[in-house]
Parts: sequence; structure tokens; C-alpha cells
Amino acid sequence: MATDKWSVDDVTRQLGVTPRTLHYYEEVGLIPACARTAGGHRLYDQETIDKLTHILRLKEYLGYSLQEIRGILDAEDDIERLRMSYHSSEDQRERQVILDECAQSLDGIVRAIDDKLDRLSVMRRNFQERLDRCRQLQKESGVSEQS
Amino acid sequence: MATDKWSVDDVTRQLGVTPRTLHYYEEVGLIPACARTAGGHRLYDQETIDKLTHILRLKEYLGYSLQEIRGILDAEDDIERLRMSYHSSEDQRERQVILDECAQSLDGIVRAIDDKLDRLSVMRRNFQERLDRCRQLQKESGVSEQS
DNA sequence: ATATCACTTTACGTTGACGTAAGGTACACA
DNA sequence: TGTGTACCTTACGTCAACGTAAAGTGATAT
Repeated sequence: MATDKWSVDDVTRQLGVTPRTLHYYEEVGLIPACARTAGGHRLYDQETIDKLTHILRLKEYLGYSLQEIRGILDAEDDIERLRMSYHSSEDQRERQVILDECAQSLDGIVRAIDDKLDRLSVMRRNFQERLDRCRQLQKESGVSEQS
Repeated sequence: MATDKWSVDDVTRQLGVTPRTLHYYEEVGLIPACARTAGGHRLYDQETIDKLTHILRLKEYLGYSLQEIRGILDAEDDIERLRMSYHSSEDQRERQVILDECAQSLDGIVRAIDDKLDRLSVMRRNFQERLDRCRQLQKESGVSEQS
């Protein structure tokens, strides 16, 4: 039950982003408004830091825009809420609808990643061939220099 | 020896970009200034279309900026020139230097793609697990509705 | 020949994702 | 209790990669 809190400086060091980025993500609603000290300084909890890590990966590795990321996060939050309220199940129909939406969203993401993996593999082969030809030229060039 | 030429409209339809994009890429030197009709309308040849295809893939699939892409294209052009002038070999030292640079550049790209592939795979697994859990909830929810 | 596109150049506008500066307050430490 | 950072809000600035509008010319089909 440590419920540790970290300052802006801590977070920026840990994640390699600027304070402005943290403020901006909060401003556009990507992360929730975090706790504050008596004087108004921000205090980030572990959950938010995890979320930020997730966001940065989606951005850097998958190339999603912040808008798209918000869509993904929303879908994930929906699932989490459903999972929490599993036994309260007020409206089963709505549960089903939300679950369908989430499954579709997640399935879309997985498919998109698969596509990306395929295309990346093709490009990898392509560049590897170029590199091989380049190395071949290097060898030939080296041989001709020996004479 | 057809040396066919295509209009702006042809190219934009084929590649799914706007005329402005073609103009812009020419403006910043990503593609060479193409041939024109007597009246000044652009005529693109196959080579330029191939280059554009390559550029768009680098942009979309690898997420490179136009600046980075120009660097890659330059390296590729260097290799091509070396390949063409193989037997004229004026300055062997310079050949070696250029070849080294190209090999390093290409190697860097391949490594970057490998990194990307790894990270993408990790994220794929991650989202797949989320999807599986979602599907599990769907099943459970469906079962409870049957009662 | 003429109407209708397609295309040209020039140049200002836009959007996302922050950068940066200003002016003031909070925190931590000696 | 001072003092040097760290942080706050507000707000204008920036940069890439185009979008878009204007005003005019070229291509083409009837």
C-alpha cells in the first residue's frame, strides 16, 4: 500500500519526455488530471505512469496519433469497467454491445499489427538484399585494390 | 521501349495521393523534376512512379520523415552510381568510403526494422491477450444470458 | 470551335504535437 | 530563513507535410 507519488521531474527522467508533453497529454485528456501537492505541484501515481508508458509505445512503435491512441485507451477502459462490474451486470444487452465493440476494436488492432509486420518483413528482405549487394561490391572493390 | 508517360491524374489515382503531394515532393527534391508536355503539364515516367511507391512505403510502413527518406534515397543513389561506374573506378579510396557509408546506412535501416519487428511482436502478443480475455468475457456473458 | 476538364504557379492557411518565454508560486535544503 | 531550483499557468511560436484558393493556360471531346 505504498501508493507512491512522483514529481514531474521524476516522470520526465524515467520516460524521457518533457514536462510540456505531460501537460499536453493531460490537457487533451489522454491521462487523467493527477493529484497535487498543497501548493499545486503535480504528483503522478504508478497507474498513470503505466498508462503513459503504454501511450508512448503506441506512439513510437505503432505510429498511432494521439487521437487514435485515445480510441484504444477508451476501448481498454471499457473492458476494464466491464471486468470490474462483472457480477453487478445491470444491463446484459449493453454489456454485450460494449464487449462486441471492444472485441472488434482489439481485433482491428491485432490485424493492423499483423499487416504492419508483413509489410515490414517484405521491406526488411528488400533492404537486406540491397545490403548484400553493397557488401558484394565492397569485396570486389577490395580485391581489385589488392592487385 | 515504350517509355510511357503518365499524367498527374493517372499517378494520383494509382498511388492514392493528391497532386499537391507530387508537387511538394518535387519541390523539396525527393523526386526529380519530370518531363513536361509542350504546354507545361507534367509527365511522369515509370522510374519516378517506382520511386514514389518506394517513398510512400518508407513513409507509411516505416514511419520515416521525408528528410530521413531523402537520406535513404541518397544512399541508394550512391550505390547505383557506384554500380554503374564499376569499371571506370577512378578513385578507389573514394569508392571504398562511399561503399562503407552505404553499407552502414543500409545496415542501420535493417537493424531499425528488426527492432521494430521485435517491438511490434511484443505489442501483438499483448493485444492478443487482451482480445482473448475480452472473448472470454463475451462467452461468460453469453452463458449467463442463457439461464 | 467551344465547352469542359485537367493542369499550372503563387501563396497563404491548417493541423498535430509539442516548444518556449514570461511572470509568478512552491519546495528543499543549508 | 533565505536561496536556488522545480513547478505552475497562460499564451504565443514552430515545424513538417501538406490543404486550399485564385487566376490563368493546356488538353480534349463533341
